[in-house]
Amino acid sequence: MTPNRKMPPRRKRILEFIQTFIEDNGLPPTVRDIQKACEISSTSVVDYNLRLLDRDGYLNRRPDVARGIELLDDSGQPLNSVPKVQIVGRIAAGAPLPAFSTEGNAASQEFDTIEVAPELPRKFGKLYGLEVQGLSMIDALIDDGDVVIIQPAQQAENGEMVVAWLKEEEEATLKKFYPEGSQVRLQPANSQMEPIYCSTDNVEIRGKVVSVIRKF
Amino acid sequence: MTPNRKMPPRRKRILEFIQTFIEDNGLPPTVRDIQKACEISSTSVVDYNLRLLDRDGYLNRRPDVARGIELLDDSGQPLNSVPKVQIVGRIAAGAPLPAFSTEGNAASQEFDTIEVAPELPRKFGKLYGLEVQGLSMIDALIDDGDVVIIQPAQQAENGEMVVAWLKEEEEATLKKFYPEGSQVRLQPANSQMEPIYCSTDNVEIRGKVVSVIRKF
DNA sequence: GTGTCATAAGAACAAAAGTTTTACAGGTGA
DNA sequence: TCACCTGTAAAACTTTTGTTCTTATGACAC
Repeated sequence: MTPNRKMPPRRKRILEFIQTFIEDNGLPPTVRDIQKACEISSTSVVDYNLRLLDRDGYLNRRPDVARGIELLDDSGQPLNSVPKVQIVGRIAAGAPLPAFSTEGNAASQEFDTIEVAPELPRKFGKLYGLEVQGLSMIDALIDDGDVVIIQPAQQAENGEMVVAWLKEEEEATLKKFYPEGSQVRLQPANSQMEPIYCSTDNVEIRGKVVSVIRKF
Repeated sequence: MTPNRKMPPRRKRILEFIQTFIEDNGLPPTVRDIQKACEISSTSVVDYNLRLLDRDGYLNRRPDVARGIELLDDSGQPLNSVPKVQIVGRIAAGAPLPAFSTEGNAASQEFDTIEVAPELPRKFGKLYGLEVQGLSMIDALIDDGDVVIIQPAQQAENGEMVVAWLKEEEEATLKKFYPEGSQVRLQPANSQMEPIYCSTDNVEIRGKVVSVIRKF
């Protein structure tokens, strides 16, 4: 979705209009809606630009379907359908992390899903969810049953909340990540709790936490 | 959205199909899509039923617009646009609750908004958000900056998480609500913390918490 | 200059999709 | 029985909307 370097201004404007239109109206615009909004003299010009945006992977056009434009995210996934994130497993201190790779193929495996704000897949691309089991994450202010939304990652910036795997302890945990030389400080979200220090070698980042959702 | 008692089965089927179609395809169906899916012999019958559903407040039809069906929730609000919830203010222990009523009219007041899962407005209707300020809610496992999504309510069931206003203390708090005779027990979400007991007279329920969202 | 390519324009065409018109069957109450 | 209402039906009509055809312009290479 993020417009490439040097996308022609007209095409950029079209793309932005489509997104705004969908948000405002709950359905995609017609070619003529775009024509008027972007001050284009002919529908054929809109069609031409849409075809290029389609070719370059910014959107999908269903042929012969009125308002058949579908915006795609960075990884080519549809964007305007209801955003559901797969809950690929549970996380608990001491428990092994569920396999993120698709070892059993998706067809054979039934996943629970959770609906998230459309904003999240739009901003972060492909995501997955983990249900927190027990009170093992309570120092990160995360309760039993909360779902953490994770963006897969192998590295993290200073201060980001990450899914960290402690190799020696064989323990998964959610903490804020602070590299400090050859050591890593893992800081709970709860300021009343003490941080964990361990060697860089012993920590593996599995993903970044982009949101925590608690339902009642 | 919840179909009334005694909604004709055909109309119920149409309504359910529209919702499924939007979720699956990201845009509303045409009259003929509905016709085929619900095995109706004529488009005019679909049109007839859609007009009744419109009249009864289940949906909105934009005249002369292809796929111009818009589903409405229980309170008559649009449902298929990106669900944004207004953050009407901040909540902190000891601070007065923001005015929920529209005293200053909406036009004059700029609200922040937060995107939520489409599921929430669908299930709970009109919602608002409160941003938690400071660590006053930490015993409910809620951090500074978290947003709680609230369904307005004056009463609550046993065990529900509520926004409670303690009159004497002039204090707002998020707790689980347990009426116990003439007393009320307000239990933090964090099992390591102690509950608060106070008299029924001193507690005012302002709303129920339906979700907590934490972003990074 | 000449050819090519990306972009834009105007007009017309064809398919999709909303709307209307007329008709009919079953039930209800005067 | 008759008017009346709800629900269904078939076909035709009109508007909306996707698509195509032809032409034009400026940039660039040869």
